[in-house]
Amino acid sequence: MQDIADHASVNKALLHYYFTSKDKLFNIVFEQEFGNFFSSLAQVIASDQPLFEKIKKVVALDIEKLSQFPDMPIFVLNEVSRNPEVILSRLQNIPVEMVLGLFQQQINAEVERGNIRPIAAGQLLVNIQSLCVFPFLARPMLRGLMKMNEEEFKAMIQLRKNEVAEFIINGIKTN
Amino acid sequence: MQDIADHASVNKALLHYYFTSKDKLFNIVFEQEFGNFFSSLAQVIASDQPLFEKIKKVVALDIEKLSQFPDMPIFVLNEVSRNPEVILSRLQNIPVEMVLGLFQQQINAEVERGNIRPIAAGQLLVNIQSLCVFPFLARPMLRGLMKMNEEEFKAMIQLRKNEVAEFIINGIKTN
DNA sequence: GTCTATAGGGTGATAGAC
DNA sequence: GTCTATCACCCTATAGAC
Repeated sequence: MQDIADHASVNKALLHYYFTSKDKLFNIVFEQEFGNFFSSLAQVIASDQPLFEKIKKVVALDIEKLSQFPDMPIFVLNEVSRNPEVILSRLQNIPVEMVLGLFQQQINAEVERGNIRPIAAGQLLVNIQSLCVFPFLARPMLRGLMKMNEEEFKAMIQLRKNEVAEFIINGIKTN
Repeated sequence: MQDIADHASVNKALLHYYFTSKDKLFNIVFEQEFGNFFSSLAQVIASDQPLFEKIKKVVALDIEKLSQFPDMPIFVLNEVSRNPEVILSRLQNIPVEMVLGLFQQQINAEVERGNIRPIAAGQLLVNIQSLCVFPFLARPMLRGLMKMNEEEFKAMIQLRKNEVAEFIINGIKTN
């Protein structure tokens, strides 16, 4: 609260005047940060597009949003791991099973056409999110290991934007 | 310190008797958790094996170690993001440039033979680590979203152990 | 609305009895 | 070695002046 007050150039007491408690302030920030991230993702995945187009769109959407808020993933995952129950209640609205079911149908159709190898929808989505989100989670470590400044990190991410979708599509394509 | 003392069924004072300060205790735990993880990884990557074999070995090593300490990634990344300088000093020993350089040579050789598409060594390593580490980082969220218990999560990881290496190799192979 | 002052509770660390 | 008691500090939250 002190840090936030300092950054806002106001007094700690004023934060409590506006937000009542640290907990309520946190929830407001969390909702904003986390926000409709999942919804917009689910929307693309459930949409009516060819599989490869869909993968490209999800990757582009992911990297675009994450580039705007590079610290969001570690903030969110951290909070979820510290307090799983609270978060889960927020996710009840998202029809995960339905979205996964639809996506699996689309995958199965492509498999039958001989275009891709069989894969579970959940595994493919985890793969996509892994490749998009992990670099942001590991940003401080990557920057340290590869001696990158913020500019170079952003450049690497932009390179990935182009490469990751191709990597995923190749990963599931039949040879 | 209170939580640790409780778990250890001893008094807080005793922790200070043995570890002097919270900071020193933390460092000991961190070194143990983090430990030779990077070293053993670098060893495999710098080793003298065919590229595809190497990828399979790294994935197997990763998932094996992470399965033993599923909370390690979020703990480590969290600490690195809170305090990058401290961690970086620990990683000075690892000859990142050399390992990356060797790996890039091996990749380039396979590209010239027409076996794989061109890719930067760093990007490939990030891809591998993404696919291996992210599911553990997102474990609480995945468990919530996909309504998995710990057993089902472990089963999913075991499935990935077999699939991720193939996914990566297909991702870089020429068609 | 915005501030200062302070209550109330928790935390890291130490002193000192046993 | 292991404990209790306690100090000094910091943090959330509130009371009350302006």
